Amino acid sequence: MARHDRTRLPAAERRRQIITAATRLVAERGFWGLSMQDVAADCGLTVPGLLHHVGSKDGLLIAILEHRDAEDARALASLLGAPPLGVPSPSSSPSLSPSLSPSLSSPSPSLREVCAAVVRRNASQPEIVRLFAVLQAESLTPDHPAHAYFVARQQRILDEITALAKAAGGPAPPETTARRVMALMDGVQLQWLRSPGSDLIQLWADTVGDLP
Amino acid sequence: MARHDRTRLPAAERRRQIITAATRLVAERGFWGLSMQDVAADCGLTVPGLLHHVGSKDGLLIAILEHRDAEDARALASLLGAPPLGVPSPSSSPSLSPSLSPSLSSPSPSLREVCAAVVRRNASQPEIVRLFAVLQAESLTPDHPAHAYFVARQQRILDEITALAKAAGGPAPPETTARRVMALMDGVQLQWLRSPGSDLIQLWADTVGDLP
DNA sequence: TTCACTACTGAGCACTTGTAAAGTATTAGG
DNA sequence: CCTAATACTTTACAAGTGCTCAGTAGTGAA
Repeated sequence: MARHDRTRLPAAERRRQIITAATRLVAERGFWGLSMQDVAADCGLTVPGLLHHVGSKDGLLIAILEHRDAEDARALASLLGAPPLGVPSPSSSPSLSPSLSPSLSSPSPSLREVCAAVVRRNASQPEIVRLFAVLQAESLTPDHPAHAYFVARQQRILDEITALAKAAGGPAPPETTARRVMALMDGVQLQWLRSPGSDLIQLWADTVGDLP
Repeated sequence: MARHDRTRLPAAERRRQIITAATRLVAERGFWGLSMQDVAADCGLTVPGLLHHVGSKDGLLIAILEHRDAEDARALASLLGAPPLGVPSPSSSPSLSPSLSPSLSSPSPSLREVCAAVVRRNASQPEIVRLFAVLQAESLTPDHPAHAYFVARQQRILDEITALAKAAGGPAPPETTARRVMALMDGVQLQWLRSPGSDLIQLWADTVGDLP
């Protein structure tokens, strides 16, 4: 792989490019199926060139997930900061962790609204949703480099939805509602990703039924 | 890999052993992450020895899925044949395809009963559930050898649940109920697989709420 | 006992994997 | 212009990939 059209990029920019490419590839093949060579080729550099930026294959995965977390936090900010119409955070991946109740005076959005917003956002980025779907399943085994990450993530999301459900108040206990919402979300997204023509927003609206 | 304790097995038996081992490994690493060498080692033979039985890596995957289909059909038979307490078919994998209405005189079980039975069975075989969870996500990309299989499977399951829902009758349209049930099932199973101590049966009972 | 059959091995192919070491070319700051 | 930092390449490696081919050893039937 001789590169003579050497385009030298500043580290930050190259890193962003790498993460974008790697995200797409991991979504397609999973982490075990990911090859550094493919990522490098996609970025127009050699494999050691790639390793110069991410250190190792595990390092690359960590970079991807950290980038996602940052993106989610950003998206959350605009979700909570703006009136309930801002761009929300990814679904199978919403990091609603930052303080929820001490909001900036705007009335905290309802569970239904948050879900709708998350769904709306995810509908626009199937690649990311697929990334999380694949990684989430792959990381079920404890020796996967992202195992701990996804265990923590599941707990975090459940806690977040539980808080929302508690605020909303409903017949079922909030923890139960949380489990149900999360399960529905993940399940519907899988169905969506597998039927090419389908519309996630419509699918969710149909399926969700009576949320509190 | 010198094998001097050559234990020669009849083809059927060896094949069964291979499929069992491969099932476990695919559940752990996915299909992309599966190595023929690992499977061979697990069975106490060499890689060409393994290939003698399954032909190729893709052939191995096909064998796994076909074996699962057969198992599911068998389980379905006893589910429908016996009073609603027989051993049912796997959840993320229930092949309820054979004629459902022309049953053998026994009253066809309700949707709720079928779900409960499926859940009961899956609770006893987390390895299988994980296999399907991993493969289902991995095969989202169209060039995965099991892609078509899982597309067809999703449609089949949706149709089957729809039929059950139609019989049960409820407020929502049967197709919607089907999507919801399938999504819930897949989602709850993911949660279950990720929390080591949890009990799937309990989890399902809590989460499912008001099925028709 | 012989013979066809078949489960299986050993060696090896052409290739890809992730990673290390060392060097080169480009850029930024003084 | 010079120098330090750094983005990147070349080369290499040891191991692993799925798979083929040619052979060997055990088995059941004639």
